[in-house]
Amino acid sequence: MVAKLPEKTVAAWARLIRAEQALLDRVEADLKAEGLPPLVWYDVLLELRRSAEGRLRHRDLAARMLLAKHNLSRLVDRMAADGLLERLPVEDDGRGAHICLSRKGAELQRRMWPVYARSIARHFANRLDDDDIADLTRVLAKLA
Amino acid sequence: MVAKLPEKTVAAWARLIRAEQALLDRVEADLKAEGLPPLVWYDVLLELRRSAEGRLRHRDLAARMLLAKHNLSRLVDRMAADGLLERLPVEDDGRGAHICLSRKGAELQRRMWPVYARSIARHFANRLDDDDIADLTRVLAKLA
DNA sequence: TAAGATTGACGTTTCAATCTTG
DNA sequence: CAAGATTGAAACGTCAATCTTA
Repeated sequence: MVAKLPEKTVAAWARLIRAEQALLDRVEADLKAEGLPPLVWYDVLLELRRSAEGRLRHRDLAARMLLAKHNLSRLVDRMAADGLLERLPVEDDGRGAHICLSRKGAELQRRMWPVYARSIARHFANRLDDDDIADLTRVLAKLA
Repeated sequence: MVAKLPEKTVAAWARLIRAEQALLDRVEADLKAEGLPPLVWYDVLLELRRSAEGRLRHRDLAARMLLAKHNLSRLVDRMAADGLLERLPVEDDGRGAHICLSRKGAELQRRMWPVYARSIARHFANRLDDDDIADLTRVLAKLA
């Protein structure tokens, strides 16, 4: 059986993909223009910062990230090599690893946020009013 | 100056990114489960199929794609190696290349669509009503 | 000189295989 | 055996440099 999709639905789908790709591209470009690392690095730093003790287990970090990466180990490697993170063993689970935010990592997060926020404002928030935000939120919630 | 973004706006932004990532992941997974190539291949095949003569110049193809890739040459290489496309010189512009859909490429597009459509239905269309689609379309249009 | 496209070098992602502990 | 995480090999994407023609 071939699904019969209304033209409008397919158009909305295409628009969603295209819009989101464009948004991400613009934000990445803004970060790069300021000499900052990519968005996925911010994603890691922010989730660690938000967490109770500035650290998360590998799997928990993966679950919270906006841009879920299939293989976090490599990303963590690079960020650790830059001194932004540290890996520590988990006390009562010898398999696990805690990813810990370093002082330098926290500082980078603070430095990135204004640029990221300005970018969200310019490409997203400034183009929408409160009703738009409400509608968008409602619709996206149904897709979760 | 630090942009002051309302909490709701940031939440909507995060939701948008997360929802779209999840949607793409699910669709890719559905394609793969049927032994089909990734979505970006479909993107190429569809745009060629839609075009007047089953062919487009490199730059025109790039402009129409949903998942705009920075370097199409490599992608076209792989698809051509699979016999799905052919490259032909452009008559009156020695610089250009026409990317031409082969019979095999057209056949793959036809084979992929039902799977893709079912995937869009399952993860997107079936969860939304007409008002949702209309609202989403309206909001996304403002971001273009 | 600029536009259209390809290439080389490099970095990143992905998948499956692996290793270790529960 | 399952869960958590890392690793090797290969596929893929990216950027800058290049080549060719307008």
